Amino acid sequence: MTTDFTGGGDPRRSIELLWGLPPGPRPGPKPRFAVADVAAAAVEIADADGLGALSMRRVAERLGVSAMSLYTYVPGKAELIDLMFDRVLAEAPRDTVPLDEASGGWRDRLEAIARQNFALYQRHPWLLQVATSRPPLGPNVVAKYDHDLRAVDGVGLGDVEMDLVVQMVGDFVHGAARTAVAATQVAQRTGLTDEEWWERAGPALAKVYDPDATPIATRVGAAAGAEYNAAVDPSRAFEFGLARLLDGVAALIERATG
Amino acid sequence: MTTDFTGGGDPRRSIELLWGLPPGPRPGPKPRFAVADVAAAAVEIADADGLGALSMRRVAERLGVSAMSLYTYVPGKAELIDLMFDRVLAEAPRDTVPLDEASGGWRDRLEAIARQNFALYQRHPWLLQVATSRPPLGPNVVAKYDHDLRAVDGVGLGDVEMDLVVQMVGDFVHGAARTAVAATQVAQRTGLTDEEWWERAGPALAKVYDPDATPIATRVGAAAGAEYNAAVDPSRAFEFGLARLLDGVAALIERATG
DNA sequence: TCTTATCTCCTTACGCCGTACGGAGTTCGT
DNA sequence: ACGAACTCCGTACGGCGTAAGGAGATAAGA
Repeated sequence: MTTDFTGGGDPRRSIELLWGLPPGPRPGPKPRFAVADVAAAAVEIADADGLGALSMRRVAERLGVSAMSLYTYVPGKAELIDLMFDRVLAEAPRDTVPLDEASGGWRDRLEAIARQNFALYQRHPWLLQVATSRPPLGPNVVAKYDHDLRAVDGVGLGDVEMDLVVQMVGDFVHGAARTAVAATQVAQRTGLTDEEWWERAGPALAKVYDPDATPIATRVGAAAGAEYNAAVDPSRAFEFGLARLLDGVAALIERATG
Repeated sequence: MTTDFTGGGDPRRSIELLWGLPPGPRPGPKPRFAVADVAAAAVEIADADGLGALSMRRVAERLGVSAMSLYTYVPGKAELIDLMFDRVLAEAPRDTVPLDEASGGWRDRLEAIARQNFALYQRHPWLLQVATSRPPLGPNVVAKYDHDLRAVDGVGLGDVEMDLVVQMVGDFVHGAARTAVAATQVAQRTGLTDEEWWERAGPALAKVYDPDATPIATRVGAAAGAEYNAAVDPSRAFEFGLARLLDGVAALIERATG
């Protein structure tokens, strides 16, 4: 699968679209929709059938217009994906709550952030496939960055360290969500359950696989498979990784606050 | 960008392809290439121009055959990507070295693993776009799993914990590499340097962005931007995250070995 | 040696995709 | 009343993965 990219065109136009200035009175017929309606339709399609099923023609069909009409709302598909991206980020809980800690300590807050993001990826798996070089600087992207940073504000970290911690959590969550979503979707995408897959692949693999060539993989793979009742247990992997990660941050904060 | 998916077809056939049984004498003309040649050509294209530029027609052209001829080597594009995936994993250093630690402690070893993987993603950025639900169980995928596990073997962790640690490192590295690769490619992909981009987007953003609405993002973003001389510093983010992560693992091992 | 099954490789074609181009009809400022 | 600016659409181009089927080569079995 090739990933879809964001933001190819004119940056100024992209920013204006993202922040959605209300259209002044202009010549020509009134537009049938708002730009947000187009983004909403696109999100629905991507949620339901994946980014691979998202096409301009399909979005247009859902809105009841022709494909080319979309180009009066959006310069192209890349910008549409920018809008989708910013749009779904609006779903995140957005406590503008006190700067000094609201509930529990930083650890609870950072953990909550990680869980929110993990859940977001599960609601919109296509987010994982969007390559956000130069993430679309829409209102919700900024708001979410602010929201995430709040978790580690005022706990003794410098501004740059705060940014790095949030990035680290984001990177890990992205990776863990990727595994989790893959595990969820694999059966429906391939039309084969894990069991059916092994039924077919197993005998062939038995012929070529030498357990003694990679003894540790053999041992650990077997132990993990038995424990998970599957090749992976994504939610356990997420919980485990998150706990380690927070321990690492704790060590940093202890060192910083002396 | 839509991601390309691996492994849609018959599992048995996939396994056989991956492990490459030598072809016995059969009726019909001798094949012009080996399956590995096809995979090699595909990897070259993806390395050079990205996964988006990888098409069956293009691979065929590079090999000097027609597009449809490829289908005598490979059932489809998904399986070809499986082969590419397994192929590039062969590049990883593969010390079958002693099970008891070779160089330094587990921390040095695990750090080395992370760096190797980070570098691998940089050599083959398209790996980041391959959605590996049910990773292709080729010889090199297995060997790499074994290799990674060696870093944390015999340090007091249980088998399942070893698997989880390796998964966690993999998830984080994937995420960090994604950011790093995006930052590297963004200029050439969009045709705009960061500076040019800000020149165009900046004025528009200034009109809509309210610094006081998201004060922490404003403050931290400014501090980070000044420190990095850019929006992100991917290699610093990698180093920082990795250090925290290893601290977290250290805490786990201390607890385990009491 | 001849037949036949099976292989490689090819041409053609189908239904998708993003979107360039240009035309028709509508609505505003003047 | 005019003309500019707009929305919407039909058509078309060059790409994609790959289904279908044909031509020629090569092996095993008779």
